[in-house]
Amino acid sequence: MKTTPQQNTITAWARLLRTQARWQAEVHQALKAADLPPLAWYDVLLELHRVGDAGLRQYQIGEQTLLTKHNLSRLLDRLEKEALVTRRECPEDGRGNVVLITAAGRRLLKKMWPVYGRVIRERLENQLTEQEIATLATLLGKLENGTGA
Amino acid sequence: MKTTPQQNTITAWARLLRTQARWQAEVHQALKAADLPPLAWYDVLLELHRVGDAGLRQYQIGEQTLLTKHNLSRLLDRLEKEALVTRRECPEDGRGNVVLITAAGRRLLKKMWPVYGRVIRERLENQLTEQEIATLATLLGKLENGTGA
DNA sequence: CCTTTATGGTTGCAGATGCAACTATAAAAT
DNA sequence: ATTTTATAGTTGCATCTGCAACCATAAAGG
Repeated sequence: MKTTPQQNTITAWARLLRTQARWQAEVHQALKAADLPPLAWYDVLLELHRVGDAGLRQYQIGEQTLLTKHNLSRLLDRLEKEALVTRRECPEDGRGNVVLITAAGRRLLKKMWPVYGRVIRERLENQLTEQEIATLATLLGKLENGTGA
Repeated sequence: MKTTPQQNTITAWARLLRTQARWQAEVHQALKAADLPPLAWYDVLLELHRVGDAGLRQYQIGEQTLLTKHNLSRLLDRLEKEALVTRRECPEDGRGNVVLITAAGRRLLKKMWPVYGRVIRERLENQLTEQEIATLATLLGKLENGTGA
């Protein structure tokens, strides 16, 4: 049994990690320069925005954003303190709660998006052709799910 | 002026972030399950291993690994405490120091690699063909450098 | 030279993260 | 119905990260 990955595989892996690290740093820097909160806030708010008035259970947000539950719990504390989301008791499940985005949360999303989107365009659209981006999206799509195969 | 990225771009972006987050989590989990230190240790030790006896200045390690200097400073404290690296005074620059990997550091690298490599193979080689991996590596290569264009 | 400015690195403190333990409710088992 | 087990979420503690302030040396400017 082969025990080590091909060279090409290692290169692809390393580049993906590196690219993402750099992107993330750049987004954070851009957001901070614009006096806006970090990316994680955006991710959570965006998920909540997508589902609208239905809201989401915390564990559902966790699945989407890959945040662990304790981490998410405290992130929501901060968001709630800023009145960007509200936690409401869940009628079907006495343990849980339903999280909703507020109008202020939507306003923040709207304020963050141009800054975020600008980095995305600079990093992706300025470096690759449309065709290449499509290919990249397809390949990454194949990698996305968990155990796969 | 167009202000928002294409849909394809957003998809590619989101997938890259997501893929990387999942991979990273999986590697950490695998390492932890094998009672090994986190990925950042590997990254630093690998850079030091590559340059051999020449060693690296801290700021050079920082450039490679994208770690900030204070963060790196303390990571090296931990590595040094475990005798995986040594800091030696720099002859050319009285402020800085040169960091070298020790034999124990090399041993640790060797112990971590199978665990790490296994995840890489599972996530990449099991999901994509060789050709696809090569394409992915090429595309990511174009994205790798900073301001580019 | 002596002063100013930049750079390499460390440290204190605050905020964030991971982990394990805990509470509370729901679902399953007997 | 009562007990067991699993799930949703929170909290305390230790670790880690980011930021700003700091020290030391090097390079630049007068």
